[in-house]
Amino acid sequence: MVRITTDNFDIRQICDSGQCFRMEQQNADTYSVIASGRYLEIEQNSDAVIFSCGEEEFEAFWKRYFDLEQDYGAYIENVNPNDRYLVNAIEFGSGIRILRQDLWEMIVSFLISQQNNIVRIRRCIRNICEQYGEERKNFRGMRYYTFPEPEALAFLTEDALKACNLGYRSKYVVRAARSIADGETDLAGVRKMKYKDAKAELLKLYGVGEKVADCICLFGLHHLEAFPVDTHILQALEKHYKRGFPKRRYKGYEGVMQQYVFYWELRGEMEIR
DNA sequence: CGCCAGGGGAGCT
DNA sequence: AGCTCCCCTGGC
Repeated sequence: MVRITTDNFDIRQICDSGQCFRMEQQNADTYSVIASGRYLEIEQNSDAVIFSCGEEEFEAFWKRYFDLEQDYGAYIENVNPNDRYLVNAIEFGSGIRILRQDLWEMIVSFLISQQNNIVRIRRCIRNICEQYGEERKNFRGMRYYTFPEPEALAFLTEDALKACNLGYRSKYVVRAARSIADGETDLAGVRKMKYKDAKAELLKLYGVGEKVADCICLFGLHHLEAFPVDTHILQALEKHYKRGFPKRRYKGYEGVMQQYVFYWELRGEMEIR
């Protein structure tokens, strides 16, 4: 187990911010997550966080996964104090982090996300993992499933994925898997690209549009300048930023600000009321 | 049963 | 850039 104390880290907020579909609440203060074949439990009491892994695995993987090397306080301090909306949004979601998730998993996750709600997205991903992922046992002896590689999905029919509740998005996922398995799309190459090039490459995938490409860039490539605009963000922009979001001020980490706004729009107003 | 929205996208003009 | 139509479930 690894114990740390940290600012600007709230596992509940991270879980609820809708960037990761394989994190779930176990108990009042405990969450679990599956990433890159690993299983982890996280327990948090205010600024004290306990990770179920050993020191070695924490340093080698989870520390980076949760972006703990980055000081989010620096992002927050630079917020325009006159921007009351953003100040409020950040106050509400100050423990959010942009996770460093797997590129392929993000491609599939956000292909599925279109015209879909978070509960169902989670179920779709779970179905895919249980059907086509690898079964493993966690430290409690309970089984969990890894996210299948592109090769594992490339041979599937659309109907096979429809059985996983993907609906019409099945063909997007199958085509993406084939494109990658065939070598038509080179993920290793995409990982080396700058934001704009990576986004352009992702847009070539059938079913990937502006919003989905930006989500993949933000969560799967950690391009913090990606600023995904979905219906919630669009509404917020129309309401609070009629002259456009001040991307200049937050240049290079617009995506972090986007997450604060998104989380506020998704969870904030409801919770306050 | 019908209706419609849920973190869009493709294919037009 | 803007418009229309499209895809599939789940909730009402």
